[in-house]
Amino acid sequence: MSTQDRRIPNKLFFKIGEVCELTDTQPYVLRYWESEFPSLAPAKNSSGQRIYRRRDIETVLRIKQLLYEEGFTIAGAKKKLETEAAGKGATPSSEAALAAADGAVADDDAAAIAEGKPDLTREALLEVRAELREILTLLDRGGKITN
Amino acid sequence: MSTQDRRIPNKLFFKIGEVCELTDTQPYVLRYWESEFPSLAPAKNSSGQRIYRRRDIETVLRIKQLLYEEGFTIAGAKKKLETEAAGKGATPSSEAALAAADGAVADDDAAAIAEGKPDLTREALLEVRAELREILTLLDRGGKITN
DNA sequence: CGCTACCAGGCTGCGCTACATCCCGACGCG
DNA sequence: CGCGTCGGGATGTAGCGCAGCCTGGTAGCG
Repeated sequence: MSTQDRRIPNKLFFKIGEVCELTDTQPYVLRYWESEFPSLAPAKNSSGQRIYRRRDIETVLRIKQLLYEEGFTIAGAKKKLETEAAGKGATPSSEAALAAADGAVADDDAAAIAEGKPDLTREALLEVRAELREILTLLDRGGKITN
Repeated sequence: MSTQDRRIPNKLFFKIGEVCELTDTQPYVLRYWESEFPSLAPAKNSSGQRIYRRRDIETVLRIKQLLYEEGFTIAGAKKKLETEAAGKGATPSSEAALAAADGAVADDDAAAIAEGKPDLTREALLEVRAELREILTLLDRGGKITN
């Protein structure tokens, strides 16, 4: 368990181009999916640029899997995503995913704090800190989000 | 359990028109699906007419569910059907279906034999008998299949 | 200067749907 | 028993509508 590190860099925010590289998609596809999947809703900064977080990237990967590997239509994938999100705790052995809560280690100084044996409590703290930072940055519309 | 009686009459063979009424589909759709799904392969009698059996109707219903309710593409539904058929015994709690073996009570004299408490052994025997009859009829190309 | 946003339109293939044509089996009739 | 008729089925080809992606144009931002 611990951090899901499927080649997703240790950053908190991603621009659309980065997400495209990570997920091997095209920007217009991501924008199209965003218009079709309510659960894919990246935040936007003051200038309107999309700000993807890790869970958005997970969502993109899941959508891609549903569409291209499992062979769902957009409508079917949307429904499936919804029921998956709804039945979190119900249907104990649903499909595969919904693995666990995601731990998100932040950046450099976070790693500095996190020296020593990997402790679950410490990881949780780091994650909370990262989430707070996210919220801060989102609130601070004047502040630059340059990763 | 016992016989799955989802409004499927107690017959062994069905013509395409009957299947269409039972499953609320169109003949050309059934023929099209047949060209796309290897697992939907009804036998044909001497004059080339399709002879659907109960399991074919089950397959039709499953395909319909996958396409129209769950939102799969044809390719996705095909893949799903294959993995479902393959993993019969693996993946203990897969989706819903693959309920059990289907008991197939045949026709009048069969019902006459099957008097008394519903016995699994008797049901199995009846099914075997029905299957044998099926094979006989398919082999006997001269004999009419008039249901 | 590159990356991004947004909009409008175009394009391709999936999944039917609609003919056209032929064949077969069931039924009544003499 | 053969015969005509008639409805259902088989096959093939062609067309249609839309989901889902792709392109181009214009503009803003860093």
